[in-house]
Amino acid sequence: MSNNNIFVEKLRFSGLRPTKQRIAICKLLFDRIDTFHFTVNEINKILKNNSAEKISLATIYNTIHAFKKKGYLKEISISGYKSYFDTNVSNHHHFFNESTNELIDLKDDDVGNIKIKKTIPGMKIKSVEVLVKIVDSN
Amino acid sequence: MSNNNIFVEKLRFSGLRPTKQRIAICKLLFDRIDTFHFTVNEINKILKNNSAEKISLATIYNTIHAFKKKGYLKEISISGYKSYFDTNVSNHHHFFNESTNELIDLKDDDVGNIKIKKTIPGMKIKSVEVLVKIVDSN
DNA sequence: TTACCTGCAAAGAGTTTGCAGGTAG
DNA sequence: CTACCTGCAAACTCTTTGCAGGTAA
Repeated sequence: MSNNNIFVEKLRFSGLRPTKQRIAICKLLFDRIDTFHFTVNEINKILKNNSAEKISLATIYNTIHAFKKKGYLKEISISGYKSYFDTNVSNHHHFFNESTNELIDLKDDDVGNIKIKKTIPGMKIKSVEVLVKIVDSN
Repeated sequence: MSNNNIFVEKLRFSGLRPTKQRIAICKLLFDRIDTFHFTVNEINKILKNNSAEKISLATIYNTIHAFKKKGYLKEISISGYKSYFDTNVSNHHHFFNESTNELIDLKDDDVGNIKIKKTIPGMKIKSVEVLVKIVDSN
């Protein structure tokens, strides 16, 4: 409960009204030490179980997109038709466990420095993302 | 026309019957020098215009998946809900032009060697993919 | 009070599936 | 003849949108 104020501030600071739905989503996403990776479907299920009141899917999408636009979430490129989000918005890379569909952060140190030697006139690099797909070794 | 035999052989060799639909798709995908990047929707449009007879979307999906399973196509990880495929199945990386939704191959030489220093017990690395997102530089 | 937010339902995009009819071998 | 393939339509998954009613400031 004492943490709610932090999220109220955060939302207000971002020009977003601190509604109870958004506060609930903030608590789920940001009230934790470790990075959190999720799909909208996953947090929808969690919120359905955790909360007294259900939050509509549309509101969850709205909120996630608002947070992404504010830079509080990062969307991750993975093959398939699901969007994965990451509460770690710093520049970093990922393992994707194909056996469990789970994402794992790679620290920048875990991946050697990457030099992109090719350039395209009129274009600039926006991001460099490494996705390491892993599977059971048996 | 003279090329058709190559594709008939290729299909037969893979245990796939060389139907006219599959041969038409082969010609579109593989009868070219450069790598070809596409979505199912894109080749559906091309095939609709090029061919006298239309090939059903379901057949295109079937065929693309069969080709992928045989190792003739590679699926590429890009954020969003569309699947991109690549006729270049070798180990290589990509630029993704966010202004045009276009994929561009990066040769292995274009990207410095990548060392993944983290390991996870019981898991092995299946692939390492670098996606460099680019945008107009203005 | 007013601008913004929520929830529902419908619609949209991409993909998969079931099945009847067609075709290669 | 038989196993496999195609095409259609329906179904499914994920996401977006329109709009009426609700809420923060």
